[in-house]
Amino acid sequence: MKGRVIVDERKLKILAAVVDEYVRTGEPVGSKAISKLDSINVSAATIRNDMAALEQLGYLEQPHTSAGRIPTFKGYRLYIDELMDAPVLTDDEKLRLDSMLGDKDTPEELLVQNAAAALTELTHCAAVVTNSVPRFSVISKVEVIPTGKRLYVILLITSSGNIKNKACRLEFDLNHEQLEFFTHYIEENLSGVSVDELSEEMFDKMVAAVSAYMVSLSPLVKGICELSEDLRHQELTVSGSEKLLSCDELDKMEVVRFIEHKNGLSEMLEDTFSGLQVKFSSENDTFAIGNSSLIVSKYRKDGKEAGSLGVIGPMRVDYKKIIPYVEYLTDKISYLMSGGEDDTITEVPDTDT
Amino acid sequence: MKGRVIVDERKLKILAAVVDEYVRTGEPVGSKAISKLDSINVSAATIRNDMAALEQLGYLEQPHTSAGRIPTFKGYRLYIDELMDAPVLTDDEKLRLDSMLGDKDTPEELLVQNAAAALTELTHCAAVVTNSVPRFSVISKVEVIPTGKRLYVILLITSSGNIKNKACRLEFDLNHEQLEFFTHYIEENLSGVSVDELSEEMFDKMVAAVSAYMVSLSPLVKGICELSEDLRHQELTVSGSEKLLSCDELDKMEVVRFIEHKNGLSEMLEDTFSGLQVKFSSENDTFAIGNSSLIVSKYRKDGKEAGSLGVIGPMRVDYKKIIPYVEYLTDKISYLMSGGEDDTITEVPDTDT
DNA sequence: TTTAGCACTCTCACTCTTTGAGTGCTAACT
DNA sequence: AGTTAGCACTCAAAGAGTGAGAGTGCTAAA
Repeated sequence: MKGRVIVDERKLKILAAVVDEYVRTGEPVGSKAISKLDSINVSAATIRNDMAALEQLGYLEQPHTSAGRIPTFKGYRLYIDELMDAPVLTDDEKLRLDSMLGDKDTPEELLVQNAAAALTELTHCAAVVTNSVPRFSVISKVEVIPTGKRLYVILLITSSGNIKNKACRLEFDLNHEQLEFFTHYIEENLSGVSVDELSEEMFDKMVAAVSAYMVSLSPLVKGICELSEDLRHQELTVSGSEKLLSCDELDKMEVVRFIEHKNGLSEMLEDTFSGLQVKFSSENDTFAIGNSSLIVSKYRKDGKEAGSLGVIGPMRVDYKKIIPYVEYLTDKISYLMSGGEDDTITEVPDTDT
Repeated sequence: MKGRVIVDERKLKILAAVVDEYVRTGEPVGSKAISKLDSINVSAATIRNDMAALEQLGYLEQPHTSAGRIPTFKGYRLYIDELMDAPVLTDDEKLRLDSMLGDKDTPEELLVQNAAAALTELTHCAAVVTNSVPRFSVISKVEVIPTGKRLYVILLITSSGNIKNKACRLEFDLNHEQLEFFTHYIEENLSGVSVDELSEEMFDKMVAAVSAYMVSLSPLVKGICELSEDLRHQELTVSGSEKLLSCDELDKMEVVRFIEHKNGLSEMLEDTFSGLQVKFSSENDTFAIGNSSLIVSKYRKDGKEAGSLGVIGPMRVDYKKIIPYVEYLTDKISYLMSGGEDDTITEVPDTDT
């Protein structure tokens, strides 16, 4: 306790240097290595003192006494939020990403798939994509189509273009009038309702109302209810998860469990606000893989959130490289999905120079 | 080269014993272990000689000189095809499987799901199920539903209950008459056509015919074409694939890649004839996981092939146990799906004693 | 043809040692 | 005060040596 530990300018510089070095080499970094860097010109001994202070503050840790230091998640957090110099993609890189992504004519689904593939290739990490049904999309059409004796297909379509179907068997056949009544009733009650508003209780009420007219209609309502649940459930795809197995800083068993169940991922993605975010498993105990980080951003369609795109990797990952990638890709996807009119980025399309 | 190597009765017995022991213990098995078995009563030295011969013939191999022998895939092949004594399920086992499977009232889809779940649980391997669209199923309905300006949803339904949909954007809106014409034309040309008969050329012709009436209809035909391709593509579900990750004889990377892409599986399943089959990845280089084996059989509905059910595991797997399971389950599924009238098994349903 | 015996091989687990990187502390220096 | 050089210390990783154990191939006898 000799003198309070202060995070002066130099200590921060050293922290940043440690993170950079550790990310680069993967080895714990010692005072000597730091002292050799151009950006720092104090002796190793001084750095040792500062590093000890940074360790006491919880930004660094030692795997064992005679090893160098590695950043803690707290250290990474500070680095990412404050210390890291904002990097800019070169035009070459942008062109490369553009070519991997596709253009205006690429179907939206393929667009995000391509983005995920690009990310796994460029970062050697797993990519995660959610194709979330926008909260604001509404039911635009419900159809019930007879397809056989007592067999019906329910079709549910949203304003954002999602289509779900489901076969449904009834106890009796419906005559034209009954079918008419039902579809009319459903259209009246559901069309224009936002996906977010759909709830169990709502369907319970509808079952009651419909049953009053004809009991055997209730399976249809239940079918629609199930479809709407499907709809609310955001689709989540992880690609390139095999990359995680070759990261030795991740626990293989945990990775395996994650690949199986995607534990905690959707939770982690859910409470994401619109900008780019970096989250560490250590800060969020629902996520299954220890020592991992998630770099994620949302893409928009016509200005509204339409899904997320991100990278899952070990905490030791090249943030300087990955963050611009994710940012650029989500911006570009937003741009392409909106037919080239996303307000947040106006300068992206021109890749002259 | 002193004397030709002959596969006499005893050598086969020894091979079988080696396989059994290896499957049981997972360790390379030596001459001494074999000589101790009741079924074999010659000395270890004799067994050593025979094992050397079996190795020369390619049925066994040594991980290293001072270790015991393990079967090669050729050894397993011989074992499974010729040596293994046909085991019979006990009534207890049958009852257990029956209870896991379901009964006549269980929906078909659930039936195969249950079977897969039962297999993963009992064998600790992954289970694979194909819910193949039966070759003989026919298009029962095609609908085109307008859902927005220039936006249509195509719905394709088969006699076996498969439903596919797809959104389709046209250059112009269709009026009632045009839509009528189109659906009528399609229904006329497709309904009743078996899934197997659908072909590119057929759709090419239809595009031509439809275009003569109205050029901008062709995207719809193309959409239907794509849907029908989807349809022909058998649905393939692998469940319990996480089990494969805990098999240390399998390469984790290969397993993960397989889980993501199911490489080579459908090819491997496709050239399957009706009885139970065991295939090794070593005999089929399209399949992604080395040292694995696939034990698969087809189930039938009303006497016609309706899908496959099987187990994917390491080559070292308890064939004596798994084969009867798969056989019993496929037979039982066939029986249940056919309403208790599949000719190939008449005695299954009675589980008295 | 089978068996017993024996020398040989090779892996695995264990221990001991060395090496080298990196530290913390102290004392001198600015 | 803060910074630096020097030094003793710690610890993991890598290598070398050892002994046990399992299993083999070969030879010679039954």
